[in-house]
Amino acid sequence: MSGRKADSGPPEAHNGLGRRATLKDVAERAGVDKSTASRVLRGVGPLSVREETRLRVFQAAEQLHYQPNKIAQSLRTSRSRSLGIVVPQVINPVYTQIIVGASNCARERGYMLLISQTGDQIDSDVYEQLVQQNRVDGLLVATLRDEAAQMKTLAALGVPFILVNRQGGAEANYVMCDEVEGAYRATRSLIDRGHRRIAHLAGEQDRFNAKMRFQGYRKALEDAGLPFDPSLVEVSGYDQRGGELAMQRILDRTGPPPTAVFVVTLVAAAGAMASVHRAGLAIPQDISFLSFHNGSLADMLYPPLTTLEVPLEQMAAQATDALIEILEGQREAIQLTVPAGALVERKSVVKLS
Amino acid sequence: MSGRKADSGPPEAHNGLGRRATLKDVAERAGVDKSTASRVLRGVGPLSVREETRLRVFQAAEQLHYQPNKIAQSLRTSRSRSLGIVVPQVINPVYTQIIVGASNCARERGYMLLISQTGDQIDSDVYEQLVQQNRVDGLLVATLRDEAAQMKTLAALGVPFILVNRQGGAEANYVMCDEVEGAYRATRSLIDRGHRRIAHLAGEQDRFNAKMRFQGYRKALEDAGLPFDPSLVEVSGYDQRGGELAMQRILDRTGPPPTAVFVVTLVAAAGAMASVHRAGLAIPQDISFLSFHNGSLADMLYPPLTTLEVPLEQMAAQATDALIEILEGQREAIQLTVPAGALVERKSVVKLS
DNA sequence: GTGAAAGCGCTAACAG
DNA sequence: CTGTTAGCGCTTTCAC
Repeated sequence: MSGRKADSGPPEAHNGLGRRATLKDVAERAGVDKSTASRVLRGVGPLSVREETRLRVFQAAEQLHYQPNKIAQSLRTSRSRSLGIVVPQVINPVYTQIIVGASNCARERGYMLLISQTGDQIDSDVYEQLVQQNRVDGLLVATLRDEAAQMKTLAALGVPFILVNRQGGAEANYVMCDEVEGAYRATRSLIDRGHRRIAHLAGEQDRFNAKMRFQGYRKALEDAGLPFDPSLVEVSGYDQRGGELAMQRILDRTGPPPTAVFVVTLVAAAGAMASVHRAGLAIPQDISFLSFHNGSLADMLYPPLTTLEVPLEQMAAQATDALIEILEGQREAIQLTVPAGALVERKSVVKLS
Repeated sequence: MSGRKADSGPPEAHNGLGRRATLKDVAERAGVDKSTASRVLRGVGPLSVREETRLRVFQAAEQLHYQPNKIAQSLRTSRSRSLGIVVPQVINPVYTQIIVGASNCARERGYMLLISQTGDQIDSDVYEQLVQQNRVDGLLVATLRDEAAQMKTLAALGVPFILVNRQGGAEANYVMCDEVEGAYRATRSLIDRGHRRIAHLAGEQDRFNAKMRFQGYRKALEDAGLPFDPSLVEVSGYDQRGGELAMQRILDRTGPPPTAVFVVTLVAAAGAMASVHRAGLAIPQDISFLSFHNGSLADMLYPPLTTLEVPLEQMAAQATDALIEILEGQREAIQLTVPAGALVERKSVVKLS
C-alpha cells in the first residue's frame, strides 16, 4: 500500500539500542557520517554516493529498523508534509466523500491529512491551530461560507490553499463542479418525465453552491417554457431538519402541491421525504424526489432516491494533487471546474403520462 | 472555545519582522533571554520570574503575534501533543460519532487529533505512520479486528493506546459499553411487545462486539422462555449490503417469517429494511425492526427506526480524556464499561396484541 | 530571578 | 564522493 514491501516483522524497533534508532545510529553502524546516511536514505538527486556505501547504509537502516523522525525533518526543512482539510462537519456524507478522496490521495503521495471541523461557522482558530503552529503546509477548504472575510483570513495565513467544491473570488484556487449544469440536467430530467409543478428545496442563498443549483433549476424551467412559481421554492439548507421543515411548509400551502421536488442535497432530501411520509403521501406516486449529490444514503431511503452524482471524491483528490504540486513547486495555481456526474436513477421519480 | 479571548485581528503575524516571530524575537524585544521568555510563556510552576519581567514578555509576545512553533516544541520535548485515532472507515455513522467525541475532547484539552482509516483490515502501516514517525503520543483504536496479533502490534509501538468500543484482552486499556445488557434490553423490548419470532442480523462472530450482541439476544430469548431458532439468525456484518443480503436470506426461507428483527448495527438495518421493502412487506406491520446504535440516520429511514442508543460520543470522549491523563502521568490505565443507552422508540416496532 | 549552554534529530551548504 | 559545520525553534539543566 505505502510502497513498502511486506515487512512481516513488528514495526517496533527491536534493534540493539533500547530506543528508536536515529540517523546517527545508522551512520555509525554503516561507518559513515550522518550527512551521508541522510543523502543515501532520502535518495537525493543524482546519487553522488558510491554504490557500496549506499548498500552499507541501507543495511544498517534495515537492521536498526530505522524510521526517520518526521518532527526533526519538519523542523529542519520547515515543511511538515501534511495537509489540513477543514469541513463544517464530518457526519454529513457530502463531507465524508470529500475527506475520503483527499485522504486517499494524500496518503498515496506520502502526506498526512489533518481533519478539522469548523462546526458551520468560520473559526479562524481552526486555521490558526493547523497552520500557525506549523502543522500543515497547505489547506484544503470545504467550509460553508464563501465570504470575502474568510478568503482574507486564509490568504493571510501565508500557506497555499484550495477550495474544494467551493468558489472564492477571482484569485482563489478551487476545484468545483458545474453545479448549474448539474442542477439543470437534474431538473430537466424531471420535466422530461412529465413533471410541470416542480418544487425546489434550496440552500441558503448567500451560499454560492446554493445559488448555482437554484439557477440551474430556474434555467431548466425557463428553457422548457414552464413558469417559475416562487411558492414552490423553500430554503431547506443542507441538513435533515431543514429539509423536513421546508417540505412541511410546501405541503402546508393551499393550492396544488408539486408533483416533484428537486432537493439541494442528500441529507435535506432525507428530511423532506420523512415529512412527506408523515403527511401520508406516497413517494413517488404523489410526489417524486430527486436530489443533488449521490451516496450510499440514497439507497437506504425509501424509496431509494434518484440523485445527480457529484464526483466529490475525485474533486477532492484533484484538489489534493494540485495542492501538493503547488507545495512542491510544480504548479502555480488551479481553477478547475469539472462536469457534474450522471443521473443515478432509483425509485423516487415517477413518469407522468 | 480554545481559551483565547476574541482576538478580532487576523491570525497572520503582521509584526515588524517579515516572518513569524520566534521565541528569540520575543525575548529580544522584552530584553530578556529566550529561556526566560520560555518560562514565562509556558507559565511554568511556581513562577520564579519577577512580575515586571513577566509583563514585558507577555507584551512582546502579543505585539509580535507570537505563536510557539509546535514542531520545535515536539522535537525538544519528544511529545507532539497530538493523538491518533484509527477507525475502519469514516463514512459509517458509528465511527463518525466516535470521531466527533474524541475530536471535541482532544481540542478542549489542547491536543490535535489525527484520523486514520484502516479500511477494514489491520494495517500496521497505519500505526507506523502515526507513531513511528513521532506524530502522535498515543492512540485511540476503534478498528474491527480484536485479535491478539493486533494487540501485539499495538503494544510493540511503545505508546499508550486505548480501545474504544472494543476489547482486547486482560491488559489492554479500553472504554466499552455493556453490549450484552444493551442487546438484552433491546430484544427484551421486542418480546414485551408481543413478538415471539425475533430474527437477529448479526455481525461476524469473530468480532467481540458481534458476539456480545448475539449473546444478549439469546439471553433475552432464553429468559423469556422462547426457543432459540438458528434459522432466524443471519450474519449481516456491519454494512448495508450485508444487511440487505442477510435479510433476503431470511425472507427466502420457507417456514413462518419473523415478526421482528434485531439488527446488529444501524447501517445493516438500513440495508435490511430496503430488502423488506423490496419484498413488498410493510414495516412494522409485517416485520418490526430494532437496531443497535442510534444516530440521525434512524430518522431518515422509513419508517423511522427504533434503536438502542449507545453513548459512543461520550465513550470516545472518556477514552480521550483517559489517554491524555495517561500521557500526562496522572493515570495508569483505564478499563471502563459503561451502560448502554436508552431505547429510542420511533416507528419501526409494532405492538402485537 | 535570570542567563548561558547544550541539544532534540535532522538537512544542507560548503569544504575537502 | 564524503565529512564538517551550522543551525531549524524550542526547553531544560546548571550556574551565577
